[in-house]
Amino acid sequence: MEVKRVKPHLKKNLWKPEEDLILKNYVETHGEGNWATVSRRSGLMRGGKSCRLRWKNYLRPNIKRGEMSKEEEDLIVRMHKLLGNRWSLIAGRLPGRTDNEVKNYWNTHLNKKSLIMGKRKTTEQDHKQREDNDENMNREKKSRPWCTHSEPSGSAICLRRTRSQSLGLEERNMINKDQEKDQAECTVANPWINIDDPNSFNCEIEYPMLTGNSNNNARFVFDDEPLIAYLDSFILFEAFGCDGESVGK
DNA sequence: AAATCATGCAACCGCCGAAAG
DNA sequence: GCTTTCGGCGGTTGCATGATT
Repeated sequence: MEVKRVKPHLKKNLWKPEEDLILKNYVETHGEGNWATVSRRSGLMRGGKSCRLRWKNYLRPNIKRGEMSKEEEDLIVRMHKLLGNRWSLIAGRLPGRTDNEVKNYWNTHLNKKSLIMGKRKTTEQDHKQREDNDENMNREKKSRPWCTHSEPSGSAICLRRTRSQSLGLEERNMINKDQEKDQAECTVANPWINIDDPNSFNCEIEYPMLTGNSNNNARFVFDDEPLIAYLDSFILFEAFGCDGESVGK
């Protein structure tokens, strides 16, 4: 006889104080993790994900609530310029703040602010520049299909990463050839940092020490403000790992 | 005082990668 | 090697609340 597993009807919407209390007590006695079990055993009619989110964003000890300080705001702006929408990474630099909070703060306060500050009439030249950028990006995509492009046109920072690991032989060869060509074209001012064209704010920074493997270089391409990219680039070690074996997400 | 609009934020959704079976 | 489950992430939605008309 077939036994059907019936999915319990899961609750949605805002958490009630009594639900918070149940979850808090459960996690404090059994520990974090295993969220699917938490939702079943605690008696909460919530999904595991919902429990995890509630704990992480609201109930966890040492959560800092209330207004962001000027220092926190500055850090968010700088980190966002450097990393883009990597909210969990940015939040990791702000003790007590959650990724959700940072994301919300950016979307409601800072994003608005930057739009106002950057507001000016779009000129013909801007349109031309944007078209050129799009064209270059498309060309780049065709010539380096292994690159991951996450940059929307006009974003403050563009971050690409090449990684030959887990790729086919043909792709690996393509990368090696391409990197050789790139390196031949670069003026190397410093073994770690190649600045292609400081006037146009394009710079490439390579981190061979991330992997210790020439086939597995992580390359970051910044299309804005090389100085900030340089000063803050150390954060990338955190962002992409530096265990000498693998480059994380 | 009531209706409408704007804003902030908590929570949900869908996707992805890793681990387990 | 395939499938399933779980955790984590960023994007998005929708509700509550305050401001404005």
